[in-house]
Amino acid sequence: RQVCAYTLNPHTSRFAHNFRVLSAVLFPDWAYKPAWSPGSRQVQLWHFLLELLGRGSGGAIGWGSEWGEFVIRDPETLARLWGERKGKPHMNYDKLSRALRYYYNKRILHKTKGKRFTYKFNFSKLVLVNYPGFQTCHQVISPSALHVFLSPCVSGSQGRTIR
DNA sequence: TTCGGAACTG
DNA sequence: CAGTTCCGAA
Repeated sequence: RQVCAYTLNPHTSRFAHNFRVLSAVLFPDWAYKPAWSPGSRQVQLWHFLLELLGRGSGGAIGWGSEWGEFVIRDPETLARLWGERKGKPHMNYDKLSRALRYYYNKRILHKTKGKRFTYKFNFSKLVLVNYPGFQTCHQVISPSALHVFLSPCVSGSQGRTIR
């Protein structure tokens, strides 16, 4: 039972485009079936969001100015995509946003007040919430193997810099 | 536009 | 359990 935490150089990782210093958490396959793999687990909304965000900007959703912040540029298109993934043809932004609001209590997301259609991931909590009791290890792996998650670099950070 | 209760679903 | 559906209130 082990999960790895890394700190990586932004210039080496494709997930890193917008940010300065990142730490990433890699989940082994047995612990986590990614949304994009033909796995058993039902796809979760934040999987889906991260998947689209990972595809880069230009779509219905993109990263915002702050760490973990994202902006929904086209709410109804995002809802349609989400509906397709879940087999819910009547999905719309009203319903999708309700699901996002449930993430507030779970400490996965919060709203960026004042900015329209803008939310923010609580990346550090994301790990703890969904994978309680995870242990960190400090192996070196290639950045290409990171089909992963990002979390902000905590002060006194653990993990290795990958170059 | 954003919020959160309430009932409901696989 | 992670949403979906519906909706009144701010």
